Amino acid sequence: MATTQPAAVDRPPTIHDIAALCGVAASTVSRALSTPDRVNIRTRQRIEAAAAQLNYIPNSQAKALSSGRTGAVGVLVPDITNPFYFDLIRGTQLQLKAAGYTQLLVDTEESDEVEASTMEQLRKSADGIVVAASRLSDDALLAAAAKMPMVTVNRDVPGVPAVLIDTPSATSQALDHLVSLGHKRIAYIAGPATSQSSTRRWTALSEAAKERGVEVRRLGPFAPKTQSGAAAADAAVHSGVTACIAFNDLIAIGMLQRLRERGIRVPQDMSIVGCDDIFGADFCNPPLTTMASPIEQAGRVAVSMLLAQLNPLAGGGTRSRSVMPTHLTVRGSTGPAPTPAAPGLGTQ
Amino acid sequence: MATTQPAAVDRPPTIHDIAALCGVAASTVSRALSTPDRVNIRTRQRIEAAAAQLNYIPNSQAKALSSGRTGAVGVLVPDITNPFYFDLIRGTQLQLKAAGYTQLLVDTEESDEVEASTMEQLRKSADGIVVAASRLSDDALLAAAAKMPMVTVNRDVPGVPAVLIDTPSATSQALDHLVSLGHKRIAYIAGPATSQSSTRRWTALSEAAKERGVEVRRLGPFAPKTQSGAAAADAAVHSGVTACIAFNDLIAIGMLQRLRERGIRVPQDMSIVGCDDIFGADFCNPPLTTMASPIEQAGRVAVSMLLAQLNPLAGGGTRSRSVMPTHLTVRGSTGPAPTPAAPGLGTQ
DNA sequence: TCTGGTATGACAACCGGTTGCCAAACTTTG
DNA sequence: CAAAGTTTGGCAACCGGTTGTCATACCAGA
Repeated sequence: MATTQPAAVDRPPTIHDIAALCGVAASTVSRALSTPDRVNIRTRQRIEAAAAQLNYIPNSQAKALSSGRTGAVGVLVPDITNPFYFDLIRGTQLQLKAAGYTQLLVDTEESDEVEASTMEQLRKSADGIVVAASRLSDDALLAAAAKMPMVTVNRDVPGVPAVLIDTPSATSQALDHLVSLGHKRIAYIAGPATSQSSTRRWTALSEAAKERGVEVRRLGPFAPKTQSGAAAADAAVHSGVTACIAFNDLIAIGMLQRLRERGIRVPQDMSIVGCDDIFGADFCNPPLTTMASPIEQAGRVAVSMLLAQLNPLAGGGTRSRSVMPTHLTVRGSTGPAPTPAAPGLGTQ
Repeated sequence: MATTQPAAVDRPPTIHDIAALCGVAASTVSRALSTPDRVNIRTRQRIEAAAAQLNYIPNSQAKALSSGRTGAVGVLVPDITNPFYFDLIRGTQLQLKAAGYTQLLVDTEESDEVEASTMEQLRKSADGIVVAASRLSDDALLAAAAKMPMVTVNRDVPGVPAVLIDTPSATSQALDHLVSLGHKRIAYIAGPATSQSSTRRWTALSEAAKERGVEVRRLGPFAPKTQSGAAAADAAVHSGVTACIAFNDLIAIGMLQRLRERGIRVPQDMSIVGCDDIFGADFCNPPLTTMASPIEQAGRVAVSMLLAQLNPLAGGGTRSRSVMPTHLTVRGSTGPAPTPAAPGLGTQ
């Protein structure tokens, strides 16, 4: 009769069961488990043994309620089915799990309203949030960040910690690549009007174009989906450019499909550059030249920054801004500019 | 001085704030909000007005603690980055949100241990779980289902409610398609050994093959990733078959890439059929013939079944099994069998 | 041996709701 | 008009932990 087996009731064990088993107070059990130094090592070991024996699992709800911390982090993405976010999500998930946090993933459906209401909701049930490609205004985002710890991804608002993917500089690399292939008339296929990264990229691109003395025009905006690629392709053909830099790979892949349908050869008649190097960019037809960056790592960094904000323990200042490098991955969708006499472009 | 503004403290409002504002007890507020019939309509309206004025949001942690229900549902997938799950996740997310539930998405990393520990963890923080393509044994799954409401996807265990995707019948359609194209020697590229759907599909396929008098051999197992496609392609070529039915599109796409590298033409030298019709299947090179099914709908159905289980209110018996239809989508990766004299296959 | 300091563990309040029970108030009925 | 029934709302316990406060016990130093 060494152990006073509490009849193994169906209900999962609580600290009170452990306390009863060890003959100590529940608070002592709580301390033994969360503030080990605060308790005699022998008592602690007894408690730990009892906890193991009962297969004790702390109730996160109760812990959250009393301590104020939920152990959960919200991750908001505009569209779960966009492959770009897969790697990001995987990165956040890995890093969160490693730190013992739970990930609350929400698809905000590209809607600022859903995004705002989700944040309000999460304010109680999460310790912080990672917001990818927010559709909110700067002010709204700043206000939300004041209410709960937040890290944005691909959204630069002063005062809000952010992980930025350096697509503007990659865009310049893409331009150089196209220029070196002889392209003179180039289009930027813009993303959603509310996308800040599209705007930033266009700014960088038009400046770089000016320096290099080539003409870059902006087409769009287009929704970041493959379906939008058809309209983008038609617009590009109509505008008489010989190369396009697309907002993202989804649009670029959609363009490839449309151009193929129309009998316009890529890259002979038209070169296409995508962005993000998503799943599929390497096996579409032709394989897509695109701007790649370590997205999974971006997710991990975002979480690290958030957790540093949540647990401002030792260590120096919290980074409030992190820029992920980007590079151009050249594949089959870009090639030499067609010679002026070349047939095929529907322009006059 | 109509309202006694409680100085708008920083802390978010609780039912006690509302109670004070209305001059009633906290319990009355609780009832007014959750059991409206239990409270006088005038009182209720006053409370509702006060709640709106204070912008009250109930604390889900506290609610969960006292009521025992968390309002959250766990969704377990083996690999978030597998595009197959995107649509599933989106389906569950939509249906859950519509019902006012929160989705807890977890990537179990194709590991039965992670899966089991996640379930244990979720037992406290979720009301139920949806488990896609479980890697657990039947017994373990059954035991877990006894402890918390569960619906599986693509996993058939007696006693556990499930949404099944009818790939076995689609596999027969695929076989018919290949047979009608003249293929006689066909390979099934198997998925992970622990995948029940791979096993079920193989069973259906070998039976159908017997009926039709064609030879189908099994190759594998292979991990469900594009990288595995190379080995699968090599094995298929070596085995001398003229057509392959792959466990899923990831493997199939990987095979397409490898065959291209090796100069083996698809579909002239080898036909390939995938499964799932994932993102990318339509734009790979050549576009993939594949078995398609309404995955998003599968996610919705799974959630509906789970919620019916959680709230066994009115309405007839809870469905415990739902089969999603599947059909073959023919694209460019399948074609007539090569004539016996045709060159190209590295077999003797 | 007495005093001050530290280690240890118990008590109880608290987090923000839910819910069983009961009493007051109101309504209906004989 | 009184008795019985029905609303309505308050009290308090409870969910499962956390944490501030305090008493006891143990230790070393004087």
